[in-house]
Amino acid sequence: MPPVARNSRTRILEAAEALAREVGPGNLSLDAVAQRAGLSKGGLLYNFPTKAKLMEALVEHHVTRSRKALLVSRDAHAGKPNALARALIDVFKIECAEKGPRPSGVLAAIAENPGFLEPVRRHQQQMAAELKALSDDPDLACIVFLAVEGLRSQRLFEIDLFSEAESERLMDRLARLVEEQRPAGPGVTAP
Amino acid sequence: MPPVARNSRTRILEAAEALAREVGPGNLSLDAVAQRAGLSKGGLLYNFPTKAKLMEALVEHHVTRSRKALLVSRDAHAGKPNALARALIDVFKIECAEKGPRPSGVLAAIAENPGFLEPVRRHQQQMAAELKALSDDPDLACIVFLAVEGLRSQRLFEIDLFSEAESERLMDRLARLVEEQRPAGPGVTAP
DNA sequence: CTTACTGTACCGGCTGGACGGTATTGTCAA
DNA sequence: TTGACAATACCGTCCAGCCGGTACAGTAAG
Repeated sequence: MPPVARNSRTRILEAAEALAREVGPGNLSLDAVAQRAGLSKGGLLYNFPTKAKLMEALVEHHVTRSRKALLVSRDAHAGKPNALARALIDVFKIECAEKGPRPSGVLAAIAENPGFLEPVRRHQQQMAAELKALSDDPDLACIVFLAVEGLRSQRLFEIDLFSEAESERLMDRLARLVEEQRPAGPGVTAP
Repeated sequence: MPPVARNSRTRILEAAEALAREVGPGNLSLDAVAQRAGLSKGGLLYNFPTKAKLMEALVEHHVTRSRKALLVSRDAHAGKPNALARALIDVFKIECAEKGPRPSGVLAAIAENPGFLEPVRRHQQQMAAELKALSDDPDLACIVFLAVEGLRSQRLFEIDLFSEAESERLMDRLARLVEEQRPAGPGVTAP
């Protein structure tokens, strides 16, 4: 059997991800990726004809992954108000619990050229639009989004400001904010 | 007069910052920085004996800058509850309005080695500690912090999800959340 | 002369990527 | 069934160019 372990592309993507973490996002070299993925540089360049394409794929991979998880979770909350905001919270909780490696592949892409963030931009734009459209209190929903994004960036940069327990507590608090859903009336405090 | 425009270090830092934005955070080369800063490579390496030192300085520069602004703003809010959280909001508003360039120097440092984020880590840890200590509702304060950090990361990655007006509105909403400051009474939680 | 700094020249090493080759699998007419 | 041809997936080598860093010579001020 030739050393084809069921999908070179995936193996390459994973190797790149792991390597970016090890050598630093800006020091990712094709040689190293090829070696790590268990194929030759020629083989790598067959799958991704240029480094830019690899980076692109790295970002796209990450976006589709997290988007899929998000949509599943949203559907689980279907019917409730602010389903998407709740899903945002849930998915982050799950990601945290998984202790899955931080997506430093994305950092590698940014290092090469911040323009590679375009898919992320699009995805977030879409989410923000839905968030605003389907919420009784769009601003609050956005704040939830931003807070989750804040925690996410902490994770991305490996700044562990909050313990896992704390993060979870904060997420719960966010969830409570969303559920209470006071219709943005100023001044009135106690329900 | 030799082309010493009053402080080579600063000129170098600014040149590096600007270049990182232009060529991508991971493609910052010493030659280019030197040229841009208007001196020779030898001169550059006299001021920063190694690229790592330059990156370090880039991060430190950024941290001290934003920290200074933050402390000033906090003192302006002195006395009020949650002074720091309010300061966080204000400073971000100001940064936004300034339209100052995004700190891609920091991205360059990360590209080289995420470990360079240590000063950022320390700074944020300190802020989080104060935030928790001096607030009647620490969790809410942390959420404010995270939301601001979320917007900040949007800016860092040049993902302009929210217009300036929207950002400001969201910040105001955050400020209102802080002011209302319901003392986190868990009494009414209805599970 | 010393201090503080700038400028030039250069080197070894690594990098992206082009290229030609090869083994395996697929397709299809005879 | 077979033989001809082509597509797929991959390998190994080579190279021009760039990068960080060193070495060293210069210069202006005190």
